[in-house]
Amino acid sequence: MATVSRVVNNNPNVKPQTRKKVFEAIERLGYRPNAVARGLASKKTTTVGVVIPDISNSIFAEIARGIEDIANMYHYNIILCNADKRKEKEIRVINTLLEKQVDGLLFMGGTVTDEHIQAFQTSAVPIVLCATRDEKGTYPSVDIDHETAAFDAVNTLIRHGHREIAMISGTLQDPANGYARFHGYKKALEAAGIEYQEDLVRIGNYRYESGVEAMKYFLGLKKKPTAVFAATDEMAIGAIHSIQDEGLKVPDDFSIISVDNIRMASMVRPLLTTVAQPMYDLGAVAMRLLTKLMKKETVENPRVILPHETILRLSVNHVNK
Amino acid sequence: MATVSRVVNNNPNVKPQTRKKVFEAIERLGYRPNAVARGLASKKTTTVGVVIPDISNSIFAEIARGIEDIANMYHYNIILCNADKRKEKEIRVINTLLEKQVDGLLFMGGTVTDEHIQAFQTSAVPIVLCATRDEKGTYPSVDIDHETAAFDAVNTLIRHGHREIAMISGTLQDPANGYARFHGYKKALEAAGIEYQEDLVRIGNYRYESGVEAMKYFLGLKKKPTAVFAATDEMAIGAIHSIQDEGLKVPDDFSIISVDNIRMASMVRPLLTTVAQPMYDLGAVAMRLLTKLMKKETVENPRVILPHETILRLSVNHVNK
DNA sequence: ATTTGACGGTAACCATTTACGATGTAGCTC
DNA sequence: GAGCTACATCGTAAATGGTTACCGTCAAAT
Repeated sequence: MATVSRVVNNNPNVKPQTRKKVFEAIERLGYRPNAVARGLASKKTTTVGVVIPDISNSIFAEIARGIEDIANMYHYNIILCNADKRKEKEIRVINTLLEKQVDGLLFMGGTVTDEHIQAFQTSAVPIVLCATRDEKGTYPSVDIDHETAAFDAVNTLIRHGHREIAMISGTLQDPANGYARFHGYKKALEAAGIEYQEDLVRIGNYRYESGVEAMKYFLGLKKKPTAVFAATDEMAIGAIHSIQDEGLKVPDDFSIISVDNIRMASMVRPLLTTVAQPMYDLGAVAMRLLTKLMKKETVENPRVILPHETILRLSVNHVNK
Repeated sequence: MATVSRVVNNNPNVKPQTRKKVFEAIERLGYRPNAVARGLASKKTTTVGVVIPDISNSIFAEIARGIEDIANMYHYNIILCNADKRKEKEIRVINTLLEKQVDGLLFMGGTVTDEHIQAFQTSAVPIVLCATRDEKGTYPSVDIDHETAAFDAVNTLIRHGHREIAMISGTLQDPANGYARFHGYKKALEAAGIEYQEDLVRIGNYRYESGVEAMKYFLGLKKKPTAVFAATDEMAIGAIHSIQDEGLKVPDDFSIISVDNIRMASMVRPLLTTVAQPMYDLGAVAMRLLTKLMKKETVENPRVILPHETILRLSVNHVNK
């Protein structure tokens, strides 16, 4: 038994000849090692749990792909759980993942509340936050600087001469895509000495339709904006179509910019100018960080902020005088 | 020990009073059941393996969501493995999934070769094919009828008076999205007495860019088609933009139709007419089928074909005389 | 002859489930 | 009321399929 275990696990203390014999027996008997038994004995499962808001959302799907690729590279498997940003469901899946003795946990998406922290604290294995972070900064995380990303987006509008800049925001309860991006918008206005106007901000739900709706509202204003900043690409694309459906043009009549750079941003007309967040890398770096933690390697900086980059395409123009 | 096991597993043979005492002890000690040990003893892991071509592809992401929802409903977890339609990688992950003692296996995407069958045959647990099937029809599967879907698509073009119909196909090596859809195209032409012309067919790779390229080719033809059928929505959208970039219009100058109905199909201008495949349902039904198989319930029809539906939107028009 | 290191076997251990048996209690019969 | 049966409850121990610490054996080197 022990010898078989050794050859299966590539332990060097086996004579090549007996190793060969074992392999032959394995072949002959169709033996397949039982990873569950192995997990029980070795206290390692080579699987990590990932809780994701919604795999059918292309942003998270892209992040997940990054996670999976790196996990694969280090011979880990992934248990994937959708939690829809519902706190109670998130806590539940964290617990079942921990019951399953995952070697590590990747938590993506939603707000990290005290209840989350409590659940995390019961964990004997490392946890990293991906595309989110906890307020206190006690847990390792990989994210972008949403506020600065939004700031940069609005700022490129300003540099193109715009001063009447509307925003299609997410809900302000959401710390990352919502609050932080909205705050970046305000800061950019402030830095340029532009007064903040409440009726130039609409709250959407990140989806296309809400972008369409918000833009309709702006089009109905007496004092229309000349540019709009959307918190997500999807809402930006909705806004573009809203404008086009009225017979107006982007960027001639309105400039549009947003944050994300989903694949679709380069599959619309005009090509969408946007601040790219490195989605694949968010996942990949988070997973890489987790592998280090699982191997108990010391990591220099456990709270990484990945750089964003504004991609100038065709939906932003200099303002018409 | 046995009593604890009984209360944890909701076995009725425990006095309510001792049950309560056990719960108190669990609470006090912060006990968390170990699913790995449970899996070893019970020979059940309540997890199913799913091998997927690419989770960052929106079609598969949507299917995966259906799978996960139903799995969740039946208290299964999902181990997700990307395999990129690479045979060798698919075989590998099938084996590691089986080593992990999954209770069932969901195989999506790529072609099912003899080697796949061989790997499947070593499995002691049920396997269902999702969005693909094996030639011999020996394994349970859930899919749509790609050929008829394509036939219907081309036929609505024909019913709108088109007779010069081009196709942007996938590779003919791919049995479902490639060969079957191409064959549906040919059949529809044949049924309408339209001669098949080789230079009206281009092979793409399912992606946007290849749709753009293929359409450029058609636009360069002396005898241009009046309509084009794309094997996937993404290529269709590429074609639309290719047309619009030349200053021409859809559907005035060209009608466009395709198969899939991804979310993006209703996020372009003009709204894309397409034959919808029920992606979420493909996953959900496949997973439901798998749960039945895992519970050893008898299932009436283990090879299900889900209906498709052509969604008339704005990219198809009657041909200009 | 002794030491050393490579090799391989023994058995404890991992945290559960489950078959089986022990115990106790209630109800019934006589 | 004794004795018996039946059942509910709970504990014991085997089983699950590996890993690994530890020890013994053997051949080669000293």
